[in-house]
Amino acid sequence: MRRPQRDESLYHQLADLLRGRIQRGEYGPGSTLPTERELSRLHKVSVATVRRALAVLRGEGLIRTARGEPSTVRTAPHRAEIPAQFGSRLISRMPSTIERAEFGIEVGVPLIEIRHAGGRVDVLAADRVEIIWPDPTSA
Amino acid sequence: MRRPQRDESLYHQLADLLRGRIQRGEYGPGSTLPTERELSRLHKVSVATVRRALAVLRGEGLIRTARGEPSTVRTAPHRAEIPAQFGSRLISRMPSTIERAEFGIEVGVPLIEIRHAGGRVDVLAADRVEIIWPDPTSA
DNA sequence: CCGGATTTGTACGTATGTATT
DNA sequence: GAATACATACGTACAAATCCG
Repeated sequence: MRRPQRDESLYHQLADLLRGRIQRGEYGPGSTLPTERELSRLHKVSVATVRRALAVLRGEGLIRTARGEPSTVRTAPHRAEIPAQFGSRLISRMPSTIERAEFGIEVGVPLIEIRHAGGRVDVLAADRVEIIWPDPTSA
Repeated sequence: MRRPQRDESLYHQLADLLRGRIQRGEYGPGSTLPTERELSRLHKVSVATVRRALAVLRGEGLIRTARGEPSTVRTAPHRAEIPAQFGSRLISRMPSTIERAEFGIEVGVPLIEIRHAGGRVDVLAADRVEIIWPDPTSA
């Protein structure tokens, strides 16, 4: 990697580099990244710096890391098309650790809250849905 | 803090504790948290562990941290009510570091992409908007 | 306005734990 | 069981931004 300061931080530089490779498909969906030790050796930064870079990508929902297994590029799950209903309101925010466990949301994935007119609230993992608004005149 | 292992990790325990205090209003919106050194001393964990706990809360959009200033509880910004339009599609995901800079999105805040029927794409910071579907029958 | 003190950010290292292969 | 790989936890040193007298 490059210089210690005055530029961007090392871990951001490394995160940018890896993000680019993922987005260009050089690390395709489902494929494994080099191990932390290998990335450390390849880019001449400490393992701690590699981990910070990976944490950035994990927070962006781009990779998945787990104990004992190499980090992998996340495959975009199929998005269910959810038709919105009249009178409903939608907000999106990051879930807490507890909400992630409760609703089965992965790291780096936002939460979508839909408050319906009747008072019911739907909570959805944002990476599994696409909210659509069908045009009634086309029916 | 409690035990080193076999329970939840120290930094998660500390994050849970601080999140509770924020949600109960003991640390109100805009107020400053104790410094990292203070939290370290108070909870008998290393500063590194405190920093990991704060990183969790930052990722959830609950606090804001910056060099030279104490960490603060984020105040929920006003949400503009955005009326949805027929034929549009909405997804939410985490922005990359680059997108955060480009669209002025803070850390821990998702991005909302609205693809309109005409082809135009709106990109919004999720913490500033609420998407509404007005009931046409009520007009 | 200056300079020191304070506070968070970056970078590295070491040791150990735990899950997977 | 052994080897591999990521996770946790502690520590050190220095940089950079802010705060305050």
